[in-house]
Amino acid sequence: MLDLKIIRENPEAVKTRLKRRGGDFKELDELLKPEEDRRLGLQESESLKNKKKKLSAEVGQLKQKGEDASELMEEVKTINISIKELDDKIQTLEQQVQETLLGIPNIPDDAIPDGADESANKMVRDWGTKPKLSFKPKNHVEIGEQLGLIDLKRAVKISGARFAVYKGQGAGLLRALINFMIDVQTRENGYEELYPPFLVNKESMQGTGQLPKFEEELFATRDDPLYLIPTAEVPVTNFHRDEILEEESLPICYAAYTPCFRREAGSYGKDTQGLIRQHQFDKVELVKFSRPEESAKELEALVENAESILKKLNLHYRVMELCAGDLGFSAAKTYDLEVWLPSQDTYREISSCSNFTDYQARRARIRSKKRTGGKPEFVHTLNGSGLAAGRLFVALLENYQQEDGTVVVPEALRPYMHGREALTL
RNA sequence: GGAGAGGUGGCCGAGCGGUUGAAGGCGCACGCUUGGAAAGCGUGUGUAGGUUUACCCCUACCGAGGGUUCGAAUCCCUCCCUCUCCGCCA
Repeated sequence: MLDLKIIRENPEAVKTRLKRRGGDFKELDELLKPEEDRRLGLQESESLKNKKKKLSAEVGQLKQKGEDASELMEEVKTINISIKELDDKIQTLEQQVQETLLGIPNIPDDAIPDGADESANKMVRDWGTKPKLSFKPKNHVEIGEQLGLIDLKRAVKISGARFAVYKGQGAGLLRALINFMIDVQTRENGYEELYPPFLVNKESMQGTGQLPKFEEELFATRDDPLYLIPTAEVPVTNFHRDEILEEESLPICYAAYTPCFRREAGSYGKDTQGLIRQHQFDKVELVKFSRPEESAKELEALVENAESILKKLNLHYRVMELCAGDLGFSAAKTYDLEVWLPSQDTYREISSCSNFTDYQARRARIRSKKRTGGKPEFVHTLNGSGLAAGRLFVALLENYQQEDGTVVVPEALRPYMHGREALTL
């Protein structure tokens, strides 16, 4: 959520910066009039309440003295009618303003590239080299099914399209990846592990920006007001919702493994084969709460923490800085990590690391108080995948496949697989 | 799910329907005191909104939302949460 005061003071400047995302953002103009009316009404209502308070106190005094106060009581009754009317009006206006405000995305960082879509994203760096395969690479579905690591047909039977069953060594590999990632992030990169609920309430979804605008992306439960999380970002960021944090405790860094549930509405026909785009996938998420002045630096560190997994597994990847038009709703700046997939002869997103500045913090009311005093200020929130386990599984199968159909297990992972060196029949 | 108890400021804990944003204590901050520290003494210490150059001032908030009343932390209703006991269950 953007700061209403800033919009009020300079709507055109805000609009200009938002327009880099694409779109006209004329809802900013629609905001101004009701907000103005709301404030005028509020002033009137407050002065009436002040009068009412004083009169009521007088009534009390008169009654104590045993005098007649009926005239004053009548007056207050009349005032109450006006107050009620005004407050009803104010409430309607406020709802209108809030609703509009919740539908406006974050302002892109001024320094990120212009552009309408991913074609304008900028490569920041790359790491490693493409594996030299002396044979035609198979894709992860072929490899996985031949080795009996995954069963997609039976997943369709028990759940439907975009679901997978991992089995045998495949299931073991997936679990190994999750444990490996959590260990690296908690032991080497300074994150504290959190294991949160996978079902959350509406307030949490609103806090991180999934609601109200993206309800169709979420799985909801039928009999309870709960949603399945699309990412651990939701429960972990909301961990500190409605809190005032100690400034010295910042940055707070959490790593959390959770499955993620996404309806993928509107992505029909996209990545329909294999494990790339699933309704359910596993991910280790990194979340940070930072001082505003340090969030830019923290984002760089977060990206490096995510990269460290790929480096340890010796997987070739590149780091992309997203352009304004490709940015997610709540983000001000985002780096994507894209891993090399031999079968597709291309790079695929395996992590997305963003600085949300104060946008989520304002929605979720996460503040920090300076030791030196003064008003609490909104912290900056950041998060990134560290990494998506399903896509990492894909990358491993494809990059480590051998001509004989087996898959070599990278050394860093072997301790997590009882020393196994290869996935075989 | 059933029965009972309870939800007040960073924490503990008072609070006959009338000046209580809320006693008291702890904690914290600053000052005095001290060779230094502790103790002691003094002062201060919630959040949001409005207004303002600023100080001030005003409004709201005692789990949430409604209601009664001239006036509600205090009374009534609904919901949420916590605790205890019973039931059920991994």
